[in-house]
Amino acid sequence: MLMQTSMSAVAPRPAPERSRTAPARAGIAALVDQMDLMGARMSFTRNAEIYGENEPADYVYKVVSGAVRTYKIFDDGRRQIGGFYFPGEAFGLELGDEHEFSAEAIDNSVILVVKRSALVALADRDPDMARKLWSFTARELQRVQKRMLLLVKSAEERVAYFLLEMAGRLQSAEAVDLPMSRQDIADYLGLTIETVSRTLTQLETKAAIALPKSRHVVLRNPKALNKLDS
Amino acid sequence: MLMQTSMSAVAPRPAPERSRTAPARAGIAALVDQMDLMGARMSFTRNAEIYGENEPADYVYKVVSGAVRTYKIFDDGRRQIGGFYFPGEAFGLELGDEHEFSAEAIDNSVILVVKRSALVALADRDPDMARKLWSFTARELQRVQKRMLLLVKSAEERVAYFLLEMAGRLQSAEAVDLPMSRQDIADYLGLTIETVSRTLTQLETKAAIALPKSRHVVLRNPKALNKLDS
DNA sequence: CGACCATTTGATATGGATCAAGCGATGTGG
DNA sequence: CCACATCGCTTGATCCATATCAAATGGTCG
Repeated sequence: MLMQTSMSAVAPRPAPERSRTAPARAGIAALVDQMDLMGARMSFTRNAEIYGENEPADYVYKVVSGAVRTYKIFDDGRRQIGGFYFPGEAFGLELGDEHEFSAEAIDNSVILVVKRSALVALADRDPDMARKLWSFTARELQRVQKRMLLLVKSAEERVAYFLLEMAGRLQSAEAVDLPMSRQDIADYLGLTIETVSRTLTQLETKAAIALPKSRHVVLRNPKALNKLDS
Repeated sequence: MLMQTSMSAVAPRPAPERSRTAPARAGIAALVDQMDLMGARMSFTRNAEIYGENEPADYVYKVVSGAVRTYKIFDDGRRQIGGFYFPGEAFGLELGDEHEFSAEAIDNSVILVVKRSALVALADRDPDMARKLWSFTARELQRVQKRMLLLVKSAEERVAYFLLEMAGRLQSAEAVDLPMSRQDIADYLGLTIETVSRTLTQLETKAAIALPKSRHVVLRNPKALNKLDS
């Protein structure tokens, strides 16, 4: 069953509140603005499951506040994070009938939920909506491709890339407040927490970043980070 | 300019030849069958460039015969392969205006070429075509996600997965004739040629495969390979 | 037959994993 | 309000899988 175990409160009434999203990043906003018109809000507490791998993919989700991770657990117990999702971003849209990953709230989060069938039906009548669905998947593909390229690089490059990606997506140029743990970062980048931690202190030593608190990263020299990325 | 440097012969006349593709793997066939109706054929010699990274993505391609690799070269000279494409499979469809990867013929190949604008225009009138474009990208996403998961596993697991993937896509259950070099495989899996070679001999020792010729792999014990994958 | 290129095999080096403490912040019960 | 338990993070020591460097072998084509 969908999310009955872990959700903590529901407000099934739509309550529009449109036009809040910046005109920038038009692509993502496109699908997601449409969703505002049709969705129901739900709240999830920290670490609550939003959906599980192989569950029917009947809904599409948008983060209103908080943060979300998708992930897979391997036989050997290791976990790989599929992606992080932040306010304004959508997740959980599948072409097939089942979710490919599980999804959890990283923090207490408010999530907008829309029936996938509603979007797909709309796409049959409206070429613009059809293009939005395609765009969403294409963007997801780009992100995963970029990360695939990353997974063959050094730990330092991976962590530098991660910080820049987060800074970009959390729209914070100077400093980032990371909502996720070191373990989450490690499982995202295919490293161990020890290596992530060591690499961060290493970047601090190089004066590329500062770490006043473990989850508050000041980007002291973004250019140096960028060069590591390439 | 598009492919004028390296193509060796052109046959711009469509020449339909439909309904050759098996009814299986309907998803891929869908977009690709449509393409048969509209495309022009071109021939590429071994290692010829089909398109380059950042070139305008005005065309979509389908392999008629031969094999194709897409790839990126990093600053440090290393190469990562984005994907391999075999007869009946399409590649090069982008949402944005530029190709994200370069594409080369692995072998002498015949490629069907279709204007992207034709497909996109068709999608505006035909929801079915719109869904095909989306499906194509969604399938590509699934493949890359699977490979992303792979890149954090051991060399043995990666090579085992590779062999099974190739066996599946080249529709050969018993044995595979690999069109690509060890270097191609290495750059696909994020390994070195030495590690790929060693891992193959290791699998041979374990009696999981046989290697009568370096590019002809007999899958002696697919279950053992599968267990490695997971 | 000889040259060249792809592949295998061998010896060594190394980046990141693993194993193991220590430390600092946060929260809880007395 | 403080002592202590817990959890997340950092740091240290060692190990190991894969990279790197180097050479031998095999296969292909002129």
